[in-house]
Amino acid sequence: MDRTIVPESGAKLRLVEAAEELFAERGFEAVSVRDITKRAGMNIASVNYHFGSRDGLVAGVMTRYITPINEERLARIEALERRFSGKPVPLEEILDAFIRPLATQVRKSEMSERLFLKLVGRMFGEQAAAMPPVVVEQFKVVVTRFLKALSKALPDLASDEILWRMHFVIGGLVHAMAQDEVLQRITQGASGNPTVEATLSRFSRFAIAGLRNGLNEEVELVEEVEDSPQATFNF
Amino acid sequence: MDRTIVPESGAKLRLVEAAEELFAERGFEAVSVRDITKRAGMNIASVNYHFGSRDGLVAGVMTRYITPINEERLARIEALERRFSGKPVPLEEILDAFIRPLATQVRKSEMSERLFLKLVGRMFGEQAAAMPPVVVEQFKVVVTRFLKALSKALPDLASDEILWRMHFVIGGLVHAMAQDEVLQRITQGASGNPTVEATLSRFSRFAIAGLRNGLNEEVELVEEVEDSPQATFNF
DNA sequence: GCGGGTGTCAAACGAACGATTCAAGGACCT
DNA sequence: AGGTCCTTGAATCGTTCGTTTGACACCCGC
Repeated sequence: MDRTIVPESGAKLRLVEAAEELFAERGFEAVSVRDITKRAGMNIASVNYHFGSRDGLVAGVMTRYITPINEERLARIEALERRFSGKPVPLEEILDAFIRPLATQVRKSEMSERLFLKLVGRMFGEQAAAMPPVVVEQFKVVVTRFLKALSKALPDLASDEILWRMHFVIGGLVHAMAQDEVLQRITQGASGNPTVEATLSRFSRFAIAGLRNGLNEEVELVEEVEDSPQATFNF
Repeated sequence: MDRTIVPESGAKLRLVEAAEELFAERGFEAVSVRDITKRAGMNIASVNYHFGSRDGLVAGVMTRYITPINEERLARIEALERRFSGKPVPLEEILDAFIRPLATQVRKSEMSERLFLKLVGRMFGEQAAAMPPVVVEQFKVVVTRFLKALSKALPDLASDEILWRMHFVIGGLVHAMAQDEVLQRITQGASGNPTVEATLSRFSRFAIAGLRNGLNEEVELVEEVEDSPQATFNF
């Protein structure tokens, strides 16, 4: 039995792909292993055989999607820091390095863009607590790295104020991705469905303005934290 | 049997309050009617007797919380429009009228601030589809009203661009409210737990900047929609 | 060609769920 | 005191859930 999280054998892959589609359509909690195995054309027992449990399959789905996104984020931010060699990286570039990997990954997916966005959005809306340890650890690295870059790009902001704003940014991102019926209604008819990249770049403009131009906190409340430590949030 | 949604009799009230606490702690889908009736000290059948079904109770919880928030929003925006009598209402005032009712309502609640924020956040993260028709209708009114005010305050923005940005704003708001473990970690130790109002005003500064200063969309893509119609999103 | 992993299958398990039933209370009015 | 309506109680319904079982087929190295 092969308990690796990211699947390689054909059977595991079929299960993960069926689960992805169903999770995206209905949400993590509304899909049973019977639904998944039925769509995959496999036996009910196959989930427990290949993944140990339903939760194991959920972890497999999450890992398969989030890992490459975070790897690309790290690669991009490192490339930027090399390019600017010690100088602060512009805010636009940092945010782009954080957001664009979502669009990159969606192109590699077999699922439609709509499903992908819904899936990733749901992961954080519903399942932030159930995230596999491997992925949580990876997020910590990403957050630490980006926080440091943002602190240099926004030297007038206290680092916990930056964390707050990144938190708001992530919320808007997740919300926009998860609730696509709403998005469809917003852009109804006119100019067809927005592409993922159009949505993300639209969001980038909004987020950059919020990050940069939001007034800083009143001075008397700013208590400079020594080293804003392993404050971590997923996504 | 009394099938009004917002409870008045003692038994209904006790059920709704128990449900609120549990939903806030664990999420809507993770709480059974047995959990609720056990905490309320009532019989299992009481939920079905008083609310018709579990979904009826969920609707009751939502209605009880969202209705007064939206009523206060409408009252505030109407007061603003009277005060500015035809002239555009400043963006800060509009956003304040939208966000502050959350803080007002939390003070009326018997629950702790933390639970309240989690509850309201979860309503939209998990249950946007299950929202009672009464509440959905109320949201339509709110959105229409605020969109009109925002269009006057931001005359350079196409109205569907405003809708997009409000969508992002709502996402950040919901995310910030729902994921309070993260917030706690962000503000760890230093200066104690943030109050609801501090969080909301911090968020306001961020959102105002994003709404106002985000660059407008490239001109060739802006296709002015005739009357941005019943585009609606909850919250 | 034969034994031991490897994978799939139908079937069933126990637990938990929302909902229902029906009898028994209890308040209130006549 | 009797009758009616509203509310609760314990018990149980039928479903669905994730998981487990044990039999059966397959393949491959010896």
